[in-house]
Amino acid sequence: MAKDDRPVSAADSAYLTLRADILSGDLPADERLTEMGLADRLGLSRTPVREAVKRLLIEGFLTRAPGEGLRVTALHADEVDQIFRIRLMLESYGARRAAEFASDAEITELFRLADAISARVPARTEADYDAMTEANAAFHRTITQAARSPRLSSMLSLAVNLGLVLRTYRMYSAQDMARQARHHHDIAQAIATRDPEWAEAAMSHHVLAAAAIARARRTRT
Amino acid sequence: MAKDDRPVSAADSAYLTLRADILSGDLPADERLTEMGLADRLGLSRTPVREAVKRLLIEGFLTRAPGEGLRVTALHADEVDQIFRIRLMLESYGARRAAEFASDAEITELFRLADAISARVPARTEADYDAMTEANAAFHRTITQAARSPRLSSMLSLAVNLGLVLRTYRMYSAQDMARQARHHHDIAQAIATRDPEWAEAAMSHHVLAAAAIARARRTRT
DNA sequence: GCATACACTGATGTATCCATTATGGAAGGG
DNA sequence: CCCTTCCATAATGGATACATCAGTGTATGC
Repeated sequence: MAKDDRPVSAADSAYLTLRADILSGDLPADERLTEMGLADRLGLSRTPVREAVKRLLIEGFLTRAPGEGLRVTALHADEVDQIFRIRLMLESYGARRAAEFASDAEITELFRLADAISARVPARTEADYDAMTEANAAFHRTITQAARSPRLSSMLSLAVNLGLVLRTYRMYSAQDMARQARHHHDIAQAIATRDPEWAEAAMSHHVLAAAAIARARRTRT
Repeated sequence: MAKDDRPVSAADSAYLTLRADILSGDLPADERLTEMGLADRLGLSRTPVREAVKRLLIEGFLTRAPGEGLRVTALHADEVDQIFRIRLMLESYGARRAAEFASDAEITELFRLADAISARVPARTEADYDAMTEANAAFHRTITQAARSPRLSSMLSLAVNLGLVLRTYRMYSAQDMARQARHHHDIAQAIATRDPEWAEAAMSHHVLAAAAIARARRTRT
C-alpha cells in the first residue's frame, strides 16, 4: 500500500474501507459477518476481501472464534488503556531514537507539520479537522521513520491503527486541541536539539495527555 | 492456527515451514523468491502460499521491494538490537501486568515450567534442547496470557517471532543456560508475590541478559 | 419424550484461470 | 558505444469454481 494510505489495490481498498466502517461503527460489533457478505458489500470478489479480513484479524479489529463466526472486536475500556500504554512505550522510544538519528530534512518537516497543525486550531470546518488529522498522522509517521528501525515502524503502525478509534480530533475541546498542538512543537524542538531524554519525555507527555482525554470522554459517557 | 502452533490448514503449514526455512537459513537472504516457486517447493497451490507470504511480509521476515522482488529480510546487527529493545519493553510490561492479574493456576504453571526448564540444564541431547525451547516458549506465553491484554499478546508474539532467530539455546554456554533458567524461577516468584515492580525488573533483567548473549555471539563471529 | 444420528446448508479453505503490471532484454537510433 | 524504447515474458493481483468442514435442524428409534 502507498505510504499515504492511497489504496492501490483492491485488497488495500477493502482493508481501508472495512477499517473505516469498523471505526465509524458502520459495522456494529454484535453483527455476524461473512467473507462473502463483505465481498458483496464492497463489490469485490472474496480474494481481496480475504486478505483484508486476515489483516484485520491480525491487527485485532476483527475476531474469529469457533462457533462465533467473524465479528468486529468489541473494545472494552481496559483494552483502550492497554493500547495507549503500548503506544506510549513504543512511540516514546521512537522519539528518543529520532532525536539521535533524524536528518535535517526530517526535522524541518516536523516543524512544518507542527505549524500546519497549529494553523488549524481551533478547528471549525470539516476541512480543518481533516487537515489536522492528516498533518498529525504525518508528524508521527515522520518521527517513526526518523527512528530508523523498520521493526519499530511496523509495530507502531499496528498500535496506532488500533488506537485510531480514539484519535479523532472531533472529540477534542478547543483547549485540548491547543495543548496537543503545542506538544508537537515541543517534540520537534526536543528532536532538533538532539536530546533523546527530552524527546522521549515530550512524547510520553503527549501520548499520556491524549490517553487522558480519551479516558475522560469514556467516563463522561 | 492452533495455539500450540500445530498447523491445521495448508496456509498455516506454509507459514510455519517458510518461517522455519528462513530462520534456519535454508532460504538465504540474497535469493530472489517467487510465490510460484515457493508453492512448488511446498507442494501447494499459490493460494495458501500467498497468505503465508503476506503474513511474513507484515511480520517483517520477508521484504517485497519494487525492482527487488521478494526476498528474505536481511537482519542487520542494529536491527537485532532494536528487536530486543522492543521485546524488552513489551515483555517487561507484560510481566508487570501478570503480577497483578495472574490466576493461581497460571502461577502454578509458571513454577512447573521453570522447573521443567531447569531439569534440562545443561542440555546435552537434542531432546533436551527441544524440551527447553518448548518449555521456555510456554513460560513466556503463560505470562503474556496472564497479562490479560489481547493486544499486548499479539504485539508480543510478533516481536518474539522476530527474535526467534536468536533464541536457540544451542548457542548458549552451560553457564548462560543455567543463568537464564534461574531467571525463570525469579520471575515466577516475583509474579507469585504479586509484586509488579519486581516482576517487571526481573523480566527486564532476563531479556537484557539474553540480548547480551546474542550480542556477544555476534561480535565474536 | 428425549437422545442420537444423519443430512443439509452455509462458510471457510484451496485450486485454477484470467488480467494487469512490471521487468529484462534486444534492437535500433543518436 | 551508450542510451532509449518497445516487446516478450514472467510474476502478482483478482475472480471463480470446487472441496471440505462445521453447525444446525429434523427425523427416527428407543
